Amino acid sequence: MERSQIYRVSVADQVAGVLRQRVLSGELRPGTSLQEIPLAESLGVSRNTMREAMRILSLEGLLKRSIHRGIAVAQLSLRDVQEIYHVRRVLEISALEAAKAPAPELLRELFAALEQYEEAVEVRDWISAVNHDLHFHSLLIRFLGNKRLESFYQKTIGELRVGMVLVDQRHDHPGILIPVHRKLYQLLTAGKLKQCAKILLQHLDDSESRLSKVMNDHGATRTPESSARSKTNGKAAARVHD
Amino acid sequence: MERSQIYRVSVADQVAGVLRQRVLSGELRPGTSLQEIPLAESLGVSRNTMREAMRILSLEGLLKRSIHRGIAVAQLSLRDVQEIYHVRRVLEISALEAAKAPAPELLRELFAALEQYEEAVEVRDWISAVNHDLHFHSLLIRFLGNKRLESFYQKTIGELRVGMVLVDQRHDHPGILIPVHRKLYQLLTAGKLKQCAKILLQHLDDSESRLSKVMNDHGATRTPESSARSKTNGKAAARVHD
DNA sequence: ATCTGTCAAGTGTTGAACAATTCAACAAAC
DNA sequence: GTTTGTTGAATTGTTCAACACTTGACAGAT
Repeated sequence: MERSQIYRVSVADQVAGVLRQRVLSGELRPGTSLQEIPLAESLGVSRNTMREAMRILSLEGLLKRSIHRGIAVAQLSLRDVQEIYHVRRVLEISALEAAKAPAPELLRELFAALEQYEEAVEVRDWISAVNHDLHFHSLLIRFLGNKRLESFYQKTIGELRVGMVLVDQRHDHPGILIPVHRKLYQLLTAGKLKQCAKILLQHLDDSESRLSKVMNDHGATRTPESSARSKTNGKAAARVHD
Repeated sequence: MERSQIYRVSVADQVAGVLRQRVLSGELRPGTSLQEIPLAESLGVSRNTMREAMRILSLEGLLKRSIHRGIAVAQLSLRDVQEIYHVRRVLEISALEAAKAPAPELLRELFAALEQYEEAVEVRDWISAVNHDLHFHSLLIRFLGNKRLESFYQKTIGELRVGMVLVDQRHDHPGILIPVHRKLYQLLTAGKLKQCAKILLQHLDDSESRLSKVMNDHGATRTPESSARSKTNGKAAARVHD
């Protein structure tokens, strides 16, 4: 019998999925505060279910909850960006080291991602371009063959994506990153892992400083804490759990 | 000015903390199924709050939820152990590479952990010994100075600890690992990172194969999936309950 | 024995309530 | 005018009770 693909997901999980998509797509921008009752009603679920969904996303790092003050879409600080790129360096380089005997299937997927990336840039669909860019890197991680590392990487990339919706088309030009990825793919298939790692590190450093720069220009006046204001000191107000 | 941090944690978080402790301490053994209503009543909270707590722990990987079938304490498969030690290798080695200029404060803590480890072994308090052992390794991770990597490491170690409650005092002898850790500390303070990394890798491989061996002897046939399957396995699951 | 329908138990979800906390606006005091 | 209570609406945290839906086990029929 075909018992393969019967997915029974709870409503809470589905709601979490919807919200996750909205956050990652930029429909819900960082700092946006989400109220339980209106959101629950708009999706036709009960408040408890919505709370479960929000709990999921806050544990994923996409939402930040501060007690009795509400839930908001996470905002990245420069320190967060540093950390996330640190994570990327550690994991992606480790992945390259595990790619001595790359699975041909994975290489094909990498190539496909590369092509879709280029196509998206050509059509100037930059949201899609960024997606395929990140997908390319996610595929690298698969060389590790480790579910835990993969899902941690995905979660981290998710946080990064939230921050990147601020960058969007006006400030950045994803097209210029095409040659780098092509080179990475080429070196990878040629087995020149050492050199590949070098290029990859450069690429990551480049991306990080680019994003940091944009964030500095863009959000100069608004600190991550600004949404929850307290008259005496805005800093201590950042008491956050989850 | 110096106010001690005011901790405002939700009840759900506290309940999650209690359950986490029970799981990590081995009071709740892997495979034990947890029922919402009795547990909620025993802790004096509502069912919804208990569900939130369980959601937290299942996202942490300590509990495993299968829809409409209940929640049980996670069980590690051999594959899980492989993955977890893979994670440890990647992170701990990366941490060592970041320890070129080790913070003296961290070195002191490492030394303290080492001492407490030895004391615990001397008193034959092996649960405490394992804790200090793992704490020693957690301190290594702090060299990375990366909150995300640290919490991911902690989460992973947590899963491992759940599996280790099966090993416990009868099958293993933590004492013999003291010299390795002392050597690690010594090489680290001497700045011989290359050699330190080598020893660390050996140590991790050793621990992994030791745990795998014990799991093979101990739990022979059980895979994590099997508990939710058919009648025959249902018996095996029941055996774990007592 | 195998199969099938029934049934109790447990989880998933809902809706409504109440308690606790925050925040802003306003009043009172210096 | 600034600071310091005080009030009150709004929102979140938590509880409670109900119902729908699955599941696993059991009893009776084949």
